[in-house]
Amino acid sequence: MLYAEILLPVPIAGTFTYRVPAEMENSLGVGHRVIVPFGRRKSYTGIVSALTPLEPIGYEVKEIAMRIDDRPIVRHPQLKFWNWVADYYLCTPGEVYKAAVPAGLKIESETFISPVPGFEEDENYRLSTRELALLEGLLATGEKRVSLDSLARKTGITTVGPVVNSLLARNAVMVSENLVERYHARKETYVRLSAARGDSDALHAAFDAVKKGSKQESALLALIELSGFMRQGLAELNEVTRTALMERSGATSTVIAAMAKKGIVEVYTRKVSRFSYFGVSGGGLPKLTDIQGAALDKVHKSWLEKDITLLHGVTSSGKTELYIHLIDYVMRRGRQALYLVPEIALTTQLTSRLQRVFGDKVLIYHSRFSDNERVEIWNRLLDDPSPCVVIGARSSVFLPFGSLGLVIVDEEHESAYKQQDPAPRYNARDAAVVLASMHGAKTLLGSATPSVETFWKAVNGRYGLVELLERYEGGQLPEMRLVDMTLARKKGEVKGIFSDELREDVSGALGRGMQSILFLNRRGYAPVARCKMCGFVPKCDHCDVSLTYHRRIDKLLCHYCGTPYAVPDVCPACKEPGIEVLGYGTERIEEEVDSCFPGVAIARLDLDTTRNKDSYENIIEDFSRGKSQILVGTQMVTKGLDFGNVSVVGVVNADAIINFPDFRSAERAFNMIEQVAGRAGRKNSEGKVAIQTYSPSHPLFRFLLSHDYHGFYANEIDERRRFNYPPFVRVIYIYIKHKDPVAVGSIANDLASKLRTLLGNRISGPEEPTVARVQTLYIRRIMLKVETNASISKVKQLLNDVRIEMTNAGRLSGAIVYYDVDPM
DNA sequence: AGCACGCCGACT
DNA sequence: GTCGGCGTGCTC
Repeated sequence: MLYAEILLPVPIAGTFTYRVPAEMENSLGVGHRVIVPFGRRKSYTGIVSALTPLEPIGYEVKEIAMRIDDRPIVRHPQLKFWNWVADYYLCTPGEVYKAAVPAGLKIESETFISPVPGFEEDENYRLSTRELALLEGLLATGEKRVSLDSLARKTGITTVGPVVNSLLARNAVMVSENLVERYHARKETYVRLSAARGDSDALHAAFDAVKKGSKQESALLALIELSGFMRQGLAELNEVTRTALMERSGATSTVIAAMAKKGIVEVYTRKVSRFSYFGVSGGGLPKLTDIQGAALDKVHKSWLEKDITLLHGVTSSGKTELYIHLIDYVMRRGRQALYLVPEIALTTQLTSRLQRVFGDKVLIYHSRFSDNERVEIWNRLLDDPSPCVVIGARSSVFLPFGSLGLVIVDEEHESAYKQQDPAPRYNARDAAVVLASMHGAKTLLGSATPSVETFWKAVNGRYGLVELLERYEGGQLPEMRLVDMTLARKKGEVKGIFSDELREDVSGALGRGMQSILFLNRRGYAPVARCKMCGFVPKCDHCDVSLTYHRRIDKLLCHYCGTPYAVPDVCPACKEPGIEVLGYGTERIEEEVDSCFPGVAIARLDLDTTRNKDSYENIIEDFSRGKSQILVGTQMVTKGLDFGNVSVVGVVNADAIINFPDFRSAERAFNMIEQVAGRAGRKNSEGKVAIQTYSPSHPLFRFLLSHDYHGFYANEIDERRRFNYPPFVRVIYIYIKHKDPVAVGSIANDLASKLRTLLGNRISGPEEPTVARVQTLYIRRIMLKVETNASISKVKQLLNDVRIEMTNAGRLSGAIVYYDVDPM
């Protein structure tokens, strides 16, 4: 007898053991997808993680229901990699599996319910109201079978389970489990002539069958033309899509269907790939400048000694060209490359650059892609071992690479690499380094503002270091200027949120036909509403935050849970009509810029303007083509975008970036301001950056004004050492959430003191996070600092033990506890 | 994560 | 007395 350990997409530690049916014994292997029954009625897609002849004891073993494909969908080091992620980030392998594999590959069962025909109520045994309601709801649909979910929604009965069970017992309904395949290949409809080529009789017959001057006739003519039916020397007919035929001939699909009915044409469908760039051929490599060439050599040299190298290159130093050369290098050696970018947004500009060189060997993988598209990338990597380069957001570290030769992590300092919620809360940059080592691949981390952790490792010889500190073709770094807002205000040189200085910069740029970027890391119109009579501030019902006013929809929005609220006419507290809005968000900046510079085209780039699939691309495209002159935006505008014509960058409110209460705030502020500044004066023109602040003496500005990354780093690493923060320790946050504000405190205190007895002063807190309640749950946070060389498995063991001890004592009742390793 | 069970307050 | 809330425990 053979048994299989099956990994399931559920947050339960460990795997589940199933019996392998005899007929599967020889064909089932590690990495195969299987369908297994789980729980009373569900079925899940699991992954075989091991095979064993040992019969498990203590429970009844279920059998694998089916094997889905005849080859594994998970390749060799992948399961090992998943386990590493689960171990390091303190979550279950099931959670990693869930995040790693596109939903289209995880078939789940759905429960369907159907009425038993001819069922009649027993005289002596009436159905309850709920049973009747459910049965009537079911019959009312008129469907043969209805999914349990949709029935629950229709009838408004929340807990359908027991009702269904009692109806089942009365033989009033039947239930069935159906596997729902979510992946659908794209199908294209084609049309071809029924007549064989050269069969002129058949062709004449076809023309006889259509009326002169009819739509059918023009469709026939168009089909002959498009397919190349009469063309000499064409080995095979062109395939003609129905869409193309309809466009060319003006015929509708009904016309074509009628022709098919007459037997003139045949309509057929075929699965087609979703890769829109299929068949694009590659071009030559970009030319490198001497400086870039030298840096490329240094990277290769560095890799002789260290598998991981940091490329510290200032903004606009031409890192991308270097990356392209390195990708070419590994692909020529028959291996694959992974090019990680922090934001899907960045892929647009990058994709076309890479496609010009690598053609259809460029694959893109990120969350804006439909699940179907992601399944196709996954399958392509499984079935086609030829070299390729994947450009992707963080989840692409989970793709089934066969032979990875190179991982590039661009903008490695970006916090977008860290997944916040749900688990696995992994950092794709660090995971990628591990993945690369499992493949024996090289890693290149690139940034203009490397994270303190990474730079420290480079300085200490753990990573190689290559620096590219000059801009491409002798471009100058932009001139940075502080605008002292306190002073400016005193002199009456501030209107609204803009100092005269910044406004003059922008208007100067407009005069020279140049563009400007204004950066503010707050979306919406105004971040606070308040009653001017009594000072009341409307807050979210579910979260501990003030509401942001959004003018376009004229609503107050909670930025934590998304709940919209109407703007109250009168203050809910004092009943006076005194509600006003305070502060500035991007929406308001846009409005203010508009009134300062009437007639100038302004674009806004933030979460609210980029909801739709292509809106991001459109805004960027318009701005880079000069259709808009001023770009207002949040963080989104800071990220590695390449514009040639921007001469002014305004940091509207630097204080909001600097005053952030955690150990990374200085680093975050330096990176953000330096990155957005880097958008100015790219090609040959010099750029100007104006930073508006009320605290111009803040030490950070000293480094920013001179673009002094090394100075900033030296200062910051001292602070980190002094206060015992990363990279000198590893930080793990322990979160406790509870709907009761009192219970959350006492549970967190209990947990912290238990941990303190075991870990001593490595534990601090619990503390209330800045936003202490989100989505009706109160939050506490305990900080654990462990030595960087400590074994994560020991820490894990310890945390688990304490958790089990507290659970058993009933002390964690109603609480949600989770961990965040290496928080950002 | 689902799902069922079992215990409580709020209505017919 | 039933209905529906949610806390608790289990899933190979």
